[in-house]
Amino acid sequence: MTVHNSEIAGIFDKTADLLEIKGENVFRVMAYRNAGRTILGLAKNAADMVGRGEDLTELPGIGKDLAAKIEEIVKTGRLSFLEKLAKQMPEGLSSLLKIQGLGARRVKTLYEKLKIKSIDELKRAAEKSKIRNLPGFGEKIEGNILREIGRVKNSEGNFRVSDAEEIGLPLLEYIRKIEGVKKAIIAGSFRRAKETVRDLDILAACEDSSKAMDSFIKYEDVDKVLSHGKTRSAVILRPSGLQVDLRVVPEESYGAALCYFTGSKAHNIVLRKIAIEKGLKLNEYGVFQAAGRRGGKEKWIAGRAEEDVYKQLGLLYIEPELREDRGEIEASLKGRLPRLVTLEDIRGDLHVHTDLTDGQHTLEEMVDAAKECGYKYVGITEHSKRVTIAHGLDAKAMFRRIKEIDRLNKKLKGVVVLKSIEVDILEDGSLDMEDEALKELDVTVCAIHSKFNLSLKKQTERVSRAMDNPYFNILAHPTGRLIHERDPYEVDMEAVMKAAKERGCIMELNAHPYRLDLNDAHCKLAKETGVKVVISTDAHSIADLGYMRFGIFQARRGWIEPEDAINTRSVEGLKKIVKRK
DNA sequence: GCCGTTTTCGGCCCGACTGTTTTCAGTCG
Repeated sequence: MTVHNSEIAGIFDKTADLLEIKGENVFRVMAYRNAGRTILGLAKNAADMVGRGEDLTELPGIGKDLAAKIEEIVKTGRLSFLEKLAKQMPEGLSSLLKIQGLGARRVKTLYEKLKIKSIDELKRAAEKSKIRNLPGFGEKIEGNILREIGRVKNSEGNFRVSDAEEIGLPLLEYIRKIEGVKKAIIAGSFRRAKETVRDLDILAACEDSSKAMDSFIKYEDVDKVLSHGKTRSAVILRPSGLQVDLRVVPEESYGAALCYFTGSKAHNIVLRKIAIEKGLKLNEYGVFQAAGRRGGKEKWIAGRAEEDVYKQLGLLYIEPELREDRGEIEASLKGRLPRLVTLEDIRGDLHVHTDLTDGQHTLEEMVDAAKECGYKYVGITEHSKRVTIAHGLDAKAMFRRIKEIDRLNKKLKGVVVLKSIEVDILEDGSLDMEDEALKELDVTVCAIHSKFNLSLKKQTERVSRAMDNPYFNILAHPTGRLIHERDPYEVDMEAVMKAAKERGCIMELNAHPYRLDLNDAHCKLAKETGVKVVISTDAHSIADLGYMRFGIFQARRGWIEPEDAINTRSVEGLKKIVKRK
């Protein structure tokens, strides 16, 4: 049995929920949530750390008690403390907390007065108007609950970042055009470039906030206004069901508000603690010098720009993608922040399909488009024959394609086409193409497209055996997950990275917004293991080449610097680094 | 439950909005 980090985090989250509903000390509850978050953000498997006898109390927010609980979960797959709790408070109660407007206190009331312990029971009670008479509830809350139940069931309230971008950018433009709005930006988890977001948080600088608010709620796609205040409003958009919050502040507070509204919450909490240590106060309006001992007013000292806020706290500016309280504050204090990779650093895309297999555009069209992106090289990667549905290439067809690319390269200026392939890794770990063909290529991209459900051990062996082939260069979309559609397959990523390191193989960060595979923690693991990554789009059309930005975002969340990625190099540098001895 | 160049006990981030209340608790970010 391997217990995954997400499972440990899930158990801690559920424990926190139940403790909160029970009315336990809020800081104790927070300790469980923090620990869950720490485990989830870990690059390594906590289970392996336990196996190696590493000291878990070294991890932030994990003390003696929680370390012991992690050990119990790793060894038994269960947490007896949670099971004991669940006897007093049914576990299903934690699902009720997902309903916006229901917190611990109200869930407790629902359970104690009406024995409600599931969303279905909640729905039935609300429909019979039984909720409105409970203490602390009313007609409006009952109505909100019914609406929220519909929302949770329909959308899970979770959007891929590319979908959120598509909905959010037109709204941002609309807000920027409202009279009196000086600037506006989408902040929140979107700005931190998380792969999925629950809502959009838009920040605007404006002197007349109520006017901006009135215009905001009149946006044509607004389905429902959730709240409408002087400085803050929230709406639901149609047809997506995406929630958007708008916060308006005066211009001199824009930086502090941006910091506050970008989060993460955990990052903000640490910033505020640092402020307190320095005798300052940090909120969304600025950094303040605390009031003197003889009273007097606190004094505003910074807040116009984010950079000023960090500076006042004695910190180097921290890029939004790093703001997860995963070591970035310590790195900032020590002057060891990474110089994160940017789109401008990228000199080529190494995973591009054409209409010879399942792409939409011709070889020439894709190469032209890559050149338009400013790239110096592009790797053309057709599927191999195992992917029959895409009419994958056999060796003979591969040789024809090689000749075609040679001819094209003679004509091209400023961009080089790299001869490549997306070759299947078969179940036994062999590659779906003869070595005589593979050795003619500049670089190979190797991928699993079948037998996703092998055991962890078998899948891991399959990949590392494939890497034994001297023509194996890049492992494409290493976990095979499709966000919201398909779970990652079981594979020991630490072992795969080690195998890649030993053999000089490279890990792909697939930039397709449905994949984003490697994830952020894997990127960090690659960096720590000393394995290079390549950020590629897996483009099947010209438009898909634009997905590179999502890959860059994910790489930045994984602390990737230009030298950690291979497609930031010149074509000569690239060829040298993929070459195996 | 965690944590400590003021601490091993007593703290633990800060403000807006709603709805149910008569001054504020609950929730959210």
